[in-house]
Amino acid sequence: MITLSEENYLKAILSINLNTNSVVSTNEIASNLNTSAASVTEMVKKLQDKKLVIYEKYKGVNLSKKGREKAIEILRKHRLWETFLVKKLDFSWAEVHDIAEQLEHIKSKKLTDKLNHFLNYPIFDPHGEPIPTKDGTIPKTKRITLNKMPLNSKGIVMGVALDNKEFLDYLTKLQISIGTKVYAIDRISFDQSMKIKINNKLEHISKEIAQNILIKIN
Amino acid sequence: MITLSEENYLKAILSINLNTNSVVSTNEIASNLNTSAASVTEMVKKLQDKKLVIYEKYKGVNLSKKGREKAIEILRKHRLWETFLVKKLDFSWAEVHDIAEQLEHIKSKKLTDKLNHFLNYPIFDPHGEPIPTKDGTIPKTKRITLNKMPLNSKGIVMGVALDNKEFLDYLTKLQISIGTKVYAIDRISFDQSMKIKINNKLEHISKEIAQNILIKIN
DNA sequence: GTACAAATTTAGGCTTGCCTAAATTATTTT
DNA sequence: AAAATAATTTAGGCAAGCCTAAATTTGTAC
Ligand SMILES: [Mn+2]
Ligand SMILES: [Mn+2]
Ligand SMILES: [Mn+2]
Ligand SMILES: [Mn+2]
Repeated sequence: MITLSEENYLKAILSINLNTNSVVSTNEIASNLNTSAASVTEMVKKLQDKKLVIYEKYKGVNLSKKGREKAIEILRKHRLWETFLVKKLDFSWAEVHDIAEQLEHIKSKKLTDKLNHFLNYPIFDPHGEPIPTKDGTIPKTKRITLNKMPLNSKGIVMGVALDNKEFLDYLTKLQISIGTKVYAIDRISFDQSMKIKINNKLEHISKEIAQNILIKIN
Repeated sequence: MITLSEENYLKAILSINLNTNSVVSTNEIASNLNTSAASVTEMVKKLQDKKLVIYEKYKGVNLSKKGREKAIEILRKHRLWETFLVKKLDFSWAEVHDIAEQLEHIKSKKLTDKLNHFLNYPIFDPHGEPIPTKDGTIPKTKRITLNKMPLNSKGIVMGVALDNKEFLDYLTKLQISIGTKVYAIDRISFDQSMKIKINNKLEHISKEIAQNILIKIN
């Protein structure tokens, strides 16, 4: 049996590992889960006993095959439920994360499969993130962050790298959503903020915002 | 904040109270939740501190107004989710209880409301049980159990009094479901078993089965 | 290579929920 | 109305997850 807490640790480790592509440190997990490093050390030892992670004292943690499978399963459920909430229940993309944080822990393989079928086998979640497939692969996407767009080039918003309500509400206010066409006009060298054109309107966005918008360039 | 465990206790107390219409004993709760009487006493004290129950030592427990509201909210979610699973995801009525036991704890008023809307404001769950309304009332139903049907009378199956997989699978095998017409042919006085006619077939069912089938008579 | 700083682990403690066994109170039986 | 039995509560303990403070290890600077 794998507890809710253990599931959250596995998910955090996966998420950090997908970003850094390297071994995961105690501190990174602690900050991701808003908990103390001491608690992480404790839990990581338990996960090791259960063969869910590979852990070397003072060196860091990696998911085992079994642990990775479990983590991806949770990520899959999270993104399927988010898709359900937006597509079927008419929630906005900014509202669904916290609810999906709860729903991702519902245990029933059959439920996950039926939900997937009901949603017509979606490939991306409402934030443009790829939904892991049943066999545990995460579809690769090649996208760049808006702050890396060449000037005077155009692109299409494919997703966001941050599932945070304030951020998403702000994008909505700017009328930025998935599929929106973007033209990169200028990058201010002082603060790396960017001037862009969206729906024929000129906007000025901070580096922090630009870093979290994922773009496909033609 | 109300914990998952507390929610399960409140739900158990409500469920017993709806059946017996009287004060609820420690032992009844313990057997309903498959836990020890000592644990129940402990928890009941905590619930009292939180003003969720009214409790008198050695006498028994009753839900407070606030506790009843909470319990009904959970029951509402349970039955809405069961309805979702059967109506939208195509689960059988025998499969949904355990999943709904998990889903009923998801915290989001908005989700409950949107689910209700998505399901088109259902009145009964897949087992024929009334779904509490948003304002916390449980629609009254007047039904008798099949074992109390007068002989040579006819009725319609409106629901079941037991949400147990084996029981429901057996009913399905007998081709008994909600809406099925039933004729009461005979009652064997020795064991109170009954001979009934369903879909033009004669069946013989035990008292225990008959007691858990809810009938509307004309 | 030693000294200092940062990261990590260990120690000791707390809360929640659970348990069994013993004590107490309530209910039946005679 | 005792005595016996049943129901309930109290006592004492345990595991899971969390915390802070102290100790240890590792990495960096000189
Ligand atoms: Mn999310
Ligand atoms: Mn998402
Ligand atoms: Mn049920
Ligand atoms: Mn039901």
